[in-house]
Amino acid sequence: MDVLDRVEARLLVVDDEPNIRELLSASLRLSGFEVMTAVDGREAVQFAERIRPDLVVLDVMLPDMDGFAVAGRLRELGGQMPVLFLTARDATDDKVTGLKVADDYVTKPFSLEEVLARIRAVLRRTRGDLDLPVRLRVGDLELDEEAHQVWKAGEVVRLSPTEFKLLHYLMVNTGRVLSKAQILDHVWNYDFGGDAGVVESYVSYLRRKIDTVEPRLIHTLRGVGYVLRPPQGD
Amino acid sequence: MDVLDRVEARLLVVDDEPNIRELLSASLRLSGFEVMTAVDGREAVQFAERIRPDLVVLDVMLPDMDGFAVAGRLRELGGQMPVLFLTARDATDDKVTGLKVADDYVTKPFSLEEVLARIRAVLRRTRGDLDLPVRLRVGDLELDEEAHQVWKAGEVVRLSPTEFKLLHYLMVNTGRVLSKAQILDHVWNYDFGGDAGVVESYVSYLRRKIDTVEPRLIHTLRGVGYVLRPPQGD
DNA sequence: GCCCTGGCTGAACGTTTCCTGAGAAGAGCC
DNA sequence: GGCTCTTCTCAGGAAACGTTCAGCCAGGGC
Repeated sequence: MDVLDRVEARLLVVDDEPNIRELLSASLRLSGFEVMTAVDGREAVQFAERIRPDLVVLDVMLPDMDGFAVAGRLRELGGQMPVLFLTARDATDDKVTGLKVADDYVTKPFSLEEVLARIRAVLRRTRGDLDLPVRLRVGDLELDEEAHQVWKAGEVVRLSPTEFKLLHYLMVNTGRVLSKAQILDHVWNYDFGGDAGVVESYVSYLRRKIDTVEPRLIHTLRGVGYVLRPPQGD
Repeated sequence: MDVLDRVEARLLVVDDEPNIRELLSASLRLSGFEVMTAVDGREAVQFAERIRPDLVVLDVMLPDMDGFAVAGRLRELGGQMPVLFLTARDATDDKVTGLKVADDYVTKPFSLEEVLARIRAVLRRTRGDLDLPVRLRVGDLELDEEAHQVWKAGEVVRLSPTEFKLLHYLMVNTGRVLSKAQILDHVWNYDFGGDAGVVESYVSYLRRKIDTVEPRLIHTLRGVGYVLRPPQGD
């Protein structure tokens, strides 16, 4: 509910691949956004004109027109309508390089955590609450998104990228049980084929680094999943 | 956040190439500016009259009229409205002399760092806050933008142009992780086709020149990017 | 108490990522 | 035109990282 009432915003997701489109719209909806989808540039511009989304998630490679063109059209509609681009990781097209400079882009295959973080960042920026540093706190645990840094009881803790993403996901969902499948879906890239065993490994790594003393923050719910719980709430 | 709240200003970007227009407007917006765009001289003058931007970024080669004509018209509108010209690197001499009318100019292909630095400089000048020297400081590291000079522990350090731009970008974003892609996109020209390996090389050069002793300022976050962090923050 | 299932963790592996030195190509300067 | 400085590429080696797996442990049902 933390997330749910914080971000009420209308999004437009544009991608011609049905898988990605559904994956994104479903999980964005779950995160509390109002989501519409479009399959190509023409439709995107049409919908955008009608529904005036707060942000557009836009695949760079569309069947009818490229991301640049769509972004340009959207801009012509007036009203700030920021764009978050989706692009292939190894894109070398100069068209794409141009887009990438916009900074708000995510490369495929992405993890949902990445996309969500970006969307929130862009919305935060356009809404003007610029300066609040994005610092999550649970008990004596602190996480700074921009600095990509974590403190436990005031001490800096070094985390690998995956450890960091996992902890971030847990912290954003403090007090909510997350199944291993959910964690896998959010923290790992959507094309990850492996099994949920990795999650166990990474929870183990995390505990070793940030949860060695009482009161424990990361709790296992047998057969259900994991929760991060603030101290006294136990 | 440093940059973001320092420069709130309204810009008008005029270029007929959609790529450049989008590239510029997107990244200027990300840097905290309010941006409008125009595709030719006529539109530029129209918009400028209406919205009264604080600065106009103006391509010299426009389909309908040349940049200087546009600049003249803008001047006629009255009210100081400085112009930053964009011009091809191999512009002939008479054109370059023409640029003297301009408040400043940047040659294509540019890097975003260049454009941003110029815009800030021009705005600073026209606003009259001349005396604040633009000096960035992180630990015992100092960088003077105008003098284009760097000191480490009080000693002047000689940096190549690219090294300087890289360090500048890192310092402006102190405490924020920057991915290699981001660095590439900001410090290198937008048409640079090479890979992110250069960034590694230049970080290596920089470290050798300004970061050989503890406490280190430039940190590698494996799989994420680089950060410049002030000493005690570790 | 015993068994079964699910979870924990250490070890091992292959892979990725990064750092650095060396060198070729180019730009700018006398 | 030759010199230096700069930029970029490449490749080797080292370290960190992600993933899998197997053995062990703990909880819960019977």
